[in-house]
Amino acid sequence: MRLAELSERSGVSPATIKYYLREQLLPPGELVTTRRAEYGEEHLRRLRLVRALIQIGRMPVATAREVLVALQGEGLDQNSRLGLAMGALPPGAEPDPEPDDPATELARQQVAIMAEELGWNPKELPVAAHRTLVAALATLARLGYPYDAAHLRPYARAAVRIAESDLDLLDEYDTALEKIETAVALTVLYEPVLLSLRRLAQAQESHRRQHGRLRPGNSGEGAV
Amino acid sequence: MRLAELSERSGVSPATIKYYLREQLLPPGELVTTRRAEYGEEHLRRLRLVRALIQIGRMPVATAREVLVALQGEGLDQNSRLGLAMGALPPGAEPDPEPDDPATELARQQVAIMAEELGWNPKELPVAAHRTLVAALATLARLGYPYDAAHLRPYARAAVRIAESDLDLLDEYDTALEKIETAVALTVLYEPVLLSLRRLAQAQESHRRQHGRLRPGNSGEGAV
DNA sequence: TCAGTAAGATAGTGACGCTATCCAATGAAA
DNA sequence: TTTCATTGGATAGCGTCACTATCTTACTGA
Repeated sequence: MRLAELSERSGVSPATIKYYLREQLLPPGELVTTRRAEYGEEHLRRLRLVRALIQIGRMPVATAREVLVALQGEGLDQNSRLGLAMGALPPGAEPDPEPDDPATELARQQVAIMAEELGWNPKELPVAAHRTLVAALATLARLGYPYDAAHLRPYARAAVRIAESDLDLLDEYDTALEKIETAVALTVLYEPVLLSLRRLAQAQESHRRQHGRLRPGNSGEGAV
Repeated sequence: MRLAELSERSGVSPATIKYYLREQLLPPGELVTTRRAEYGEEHLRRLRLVRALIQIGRMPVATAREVLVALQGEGLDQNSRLGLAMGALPPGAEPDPEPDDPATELARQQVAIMAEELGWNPKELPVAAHRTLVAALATLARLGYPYDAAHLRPYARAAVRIAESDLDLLDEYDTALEKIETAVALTVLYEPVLLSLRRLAQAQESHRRQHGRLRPGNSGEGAV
């Protein structure tokens, strides 16, 4: 496959593909001659992943490169590479990292309490996500929205459900080599899905509460 | 309060505050003389909201302005304004709107099926979130990750739980006038919290499945 | 009175994702 | 064999956007 065909099949302009090649988001095509390169299906797959990371995941190009490097994983086993790649994914927006203030310290404590309650092993928690969570909670507190571990609990429970679905979903794609790419892609691609669903559900719930309607097809309040 | 004090108390640089005033993200201070303006607590609150929208929510300035305008709500009742403001919030990243292709049509159908299952009233669904959801699912399909309403179900259920928590949380802040601002702020500020929690839960669940460990305090597999 | 400071206007900066242009090598058609 | 559009690759430029630096003018307070 030539660059032009890669462009057509992916819907990405040739100029942009060249840019990605330059930025090493795509491995170079196999050079047939000095001025002719051949691209394969794996380039197409990779290109789609790159677009997902950048367009859907709003990830800076440099970060996307880190994720992709982790994906290659230089002589690591599959699980390590998966962990590495997932760890490189930036979870949501991070405000400029504040120095350790009281708000941050409090956030760390509440997260620890929550993790304890859920039986989460602190050693198995990805540091990037943990850091983001603490930062987000600290921001919350600084803006005057107090919270504690109890507030977090329902969200954490929902997150557990979601993670179970994520891994169930992943089990459907067990082509080994592609599995890690798929994990990364699905994690990123389902984010807007999740957030949209939350908005829709908020609207429904808001209507429901205003009009005192019973929730249909649901077997009770917080029987988590 | 002078601009300088507003800057100190918010941690936002005077230049940036001036920029926000120019962009009408902040209402102008009360002009004491031609060259002296006075700012109040509501400016501080508003400024913090703006920072949350822009920094945490990664919202473009223009979009933030729309949200804020909806917030003011020109002679509408509280619920209408809340709906308007929430509707103006962009839920996640939207890829450039594709023309109606098969993928989009399929997505619309599956969302309709899901909404039906959940007993959601289509008329009460915010259009922006719905559009984003459909677009995200269409992208998913285009990238080669098939899905159907059944795949969506657990995510939608989780979203319902989350929305319930959101509204419970909101009930704690019933200062009427501030309520809408709070709703907007919490919706945006909890997004990184949610996404981080998902990552943490994914890591835990992944470990759990690899090591055949039992999930603590949970009553079974995918009893969806 | 007069230095210092404040508000407002305007132009500039830096980062970033992408694009337009140029060049030399290539390879299919004539 | 000759021709010429096409390709890959290098370089420089563009457009957007959030923010910032500077300048002007008016006011304050010692």
